[in-house]
Amino acid sequence: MKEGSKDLNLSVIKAFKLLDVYLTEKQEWGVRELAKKTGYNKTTTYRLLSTLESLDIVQKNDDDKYILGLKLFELGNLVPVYKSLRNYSRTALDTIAKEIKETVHFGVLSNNQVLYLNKAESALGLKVSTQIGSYQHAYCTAIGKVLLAFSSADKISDYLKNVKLEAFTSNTITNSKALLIELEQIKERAYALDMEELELGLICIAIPVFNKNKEVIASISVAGPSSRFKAENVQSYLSIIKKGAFEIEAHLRDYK
Amino acid sequence: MKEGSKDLNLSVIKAFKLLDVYLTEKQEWGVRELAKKTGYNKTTTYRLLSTLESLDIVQKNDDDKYILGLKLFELGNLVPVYKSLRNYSRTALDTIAKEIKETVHFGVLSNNQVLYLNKAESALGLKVSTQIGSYQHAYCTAIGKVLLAFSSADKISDYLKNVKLEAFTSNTITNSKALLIELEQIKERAYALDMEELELGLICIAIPVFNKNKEVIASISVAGPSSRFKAENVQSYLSIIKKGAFEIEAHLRDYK
DNA sequence: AAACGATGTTTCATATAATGAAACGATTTG
DNA sequence: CAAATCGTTTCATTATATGAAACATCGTTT
Repeated sequence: MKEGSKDLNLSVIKAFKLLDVYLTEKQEWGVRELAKKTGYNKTTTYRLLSTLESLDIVQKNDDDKYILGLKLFELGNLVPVYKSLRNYSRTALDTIAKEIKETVHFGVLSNNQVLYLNKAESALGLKVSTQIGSYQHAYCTAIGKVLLAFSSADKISDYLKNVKLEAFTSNTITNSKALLIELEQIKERAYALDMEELELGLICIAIPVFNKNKEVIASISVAGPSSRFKAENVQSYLSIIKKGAFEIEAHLRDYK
Repeated sequence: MKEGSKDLNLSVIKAFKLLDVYLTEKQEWGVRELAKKTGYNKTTTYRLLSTLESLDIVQKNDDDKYILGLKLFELGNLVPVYKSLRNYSRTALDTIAKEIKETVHFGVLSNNQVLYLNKAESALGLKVSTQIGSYQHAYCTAIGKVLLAFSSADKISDYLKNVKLEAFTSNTITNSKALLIELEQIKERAYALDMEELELGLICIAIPVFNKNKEVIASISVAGPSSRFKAENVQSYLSIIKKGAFEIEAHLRDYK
């Protein structure tokens, strides 16, 4: 198969398309389920799964379902991209989560989306829970709005050109001009709120993390249910989150 | 290619063998370097890398070297194996690392080796640093000796049958009988020490983590340079590590 | 400045491996 | 108990993967 002028390897593409199915919420898949989901022949699917199993990329459990295997865990941990951001954010996120008692996320803008690099979950049963390594919309999350607000004008206009502002709730900002105004305000006060823009009942507050050149390298957010949120807590939350951000910044002054 | 009675997909195997090269310490590889390392033709290697790049499995940096890419980070974070062990160990490891000021590891026995599931590194410059997702010998590390000590007799004898006890330092236990005696002692006192068995200058202390059926599900270890180690600190270290272990056990009572 | 060595990349003929329909056995469902 | 669904195997056919040769680029050496 050709991409641009390049021939690519179709079998390898098929194997990874099988793995892509695991990006959905379902963790275990049978042979024919995967074949149906991907449109591949069940014999081809079976053979690819056997190959991936022999490589520890997937493993088969007791009822003949395949799950992602330990070799991916090993390779996933070796990915150097954003590694120092992930490593140096860990302790600060835990501290923030413990003090505020809500889930804390740490993320960057990647491919016009928020990429979650790290998190510390709330110890409470009812909490926001996301998947590290996964992507989320930027325009309707506090973490994403912070990352956009501190982006260059070029970057923002590229974003608006390429991303459709769909509504998720009646609070979602879907008008470009309104979003630009919102981003200017966020830049000015140096924090963002998501008051049920992505999901009803979900509140989020986020601030930027800078390197020594005052460039935003990531964002920290705290997210929880609206039932636990009180407007008068915003200032004290900001104070706690900022402490965490300073701690991360201390390690990442030279981060580009 | 046949394995047992199964035909496997050679192209997919080649693609993953390329990725296996990244398990070494070198993080970025050129086309011909990888071809040489794997023994594959440089054209084949080039084509496989292009395919992997199109899938975000690898990415090319500015000087035409390939590094592991974000899709592996995403897939790696979705691996369900040992996920609750990884999630629930995080805070406790950070606390132990902060109090003892040395690197803390959390691991299990997998394929007759220690698999590092989590870690919290010492804040000091001179520290033990390992790679999460990587494997280490069990017979000459504290974490591994704990995991072996609390394994069944069958498991231990299978281990000794299949693993060659090579010496890494003059302190490495290479005699099966001596190792068995050592494991009995570890089981009795419920902790292990590695006094420069794996590497000169490296000291390690580890304890087991149990589920509610008193089965060992993981081990926690603290590792540091011998220059910072004092025998009189063992008891206070154990006390701190045990607190962390109890915290983890509280979440994992039902872990099988 | 030219030659050399090393790199990544492209082309195209050939051989190999990937593919998938048909069939099978086992298990689950109605 | 029959039907439906699953994972798995076989083997003929076809499509794709392969790799040698060649090219362009860049850095190094003379």
